[in-house]
Amino acid sequence: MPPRLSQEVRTWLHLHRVMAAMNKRLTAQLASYNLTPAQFDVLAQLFRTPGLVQQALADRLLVTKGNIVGLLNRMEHAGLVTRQPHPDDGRAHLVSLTAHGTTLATQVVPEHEALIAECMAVLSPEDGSSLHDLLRRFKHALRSG
Amino acid sequence: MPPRLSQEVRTWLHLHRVMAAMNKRLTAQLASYNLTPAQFDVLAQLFRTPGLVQQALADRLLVTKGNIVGLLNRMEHAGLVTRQPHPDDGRAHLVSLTAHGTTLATQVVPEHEALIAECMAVLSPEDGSSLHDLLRRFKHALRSG
DNA sequence: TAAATATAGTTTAAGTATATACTATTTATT
DNA sequence: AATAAATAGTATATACTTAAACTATATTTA
Repeated sequence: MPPRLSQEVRTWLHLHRVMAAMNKRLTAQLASYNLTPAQFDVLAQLFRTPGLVQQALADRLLVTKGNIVGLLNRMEHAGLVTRQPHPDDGRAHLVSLTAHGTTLATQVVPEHEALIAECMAVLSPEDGSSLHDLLRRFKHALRSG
Repeated sequence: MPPRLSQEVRTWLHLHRVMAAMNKRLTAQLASYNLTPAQFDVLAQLFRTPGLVQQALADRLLVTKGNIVGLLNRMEHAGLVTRQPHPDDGRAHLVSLTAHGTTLATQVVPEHEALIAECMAVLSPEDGSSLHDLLRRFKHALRSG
């Protein structure tokens, strides 16, 4: 008989299950636009903060710059983004959405956010606020500790 | 100027950051045992519930059976698990930990759980309990809705 | 029983992700 | 200014992950 898991481990497992359940729905929604979750993240980030360099994009998405390379190659090939030489730094490339990428983002970003809100709405407004505050404090505490 | 993100989206982003921060620490700990997070999940699952068939392993870890194949190939090669023919079902394989796998699990599973508890301890006990309950209810509600 | 259906495991193709080493350029030191 | 150190992007090797098609075995059903 395996011993009962601690509350901490069960919290960690709940976190995984919640993420998995939401990611499943969000991924299905994005697939109808031929977007993967990783590509959506790039699209949404460039939509909110245009004109980023690849390293800045990597930092904001919590991935490595090497990861960004392949992602942008595929998105460039799909006509969603372009790379332009940085005017002041010969090493860097400015990444921008194409017209097609912007049009797509205008449609898919709000739908994505709406689906997130719909998932969160299974909790009462009070529980939703409590969860938000707890996770925000948790995140900050992890960053310090 | 991008509009301020909704509370729901910010909650979702907090969830990602918390997972990322914890996964970073947990991954580093596992790396000192030459284990990837995915391989640890298999190891811990077989440690807690021995004698699973590959599909059952996939179900419990929320991954596809195809994923399990390559994972077990690598872990078999590393001497951590073995596959035996199922006595009653000619299609299936029972997966078991080797002696080496069991020894490793005995050491690494408690350390892993301790690190999870240590991360959670940045929250007060009351906040930890609140988070546990909220996530548990969230998980159940997502499953129904 | 024979045929249809379902299931367990494998393979393949595509995408995601990291660490590491490498090139080119920029910034800091001396 | 010349050198050293740091940084941006790329390439490579390895691993993880899925969806889909496939093989072999079990189960259902007609």
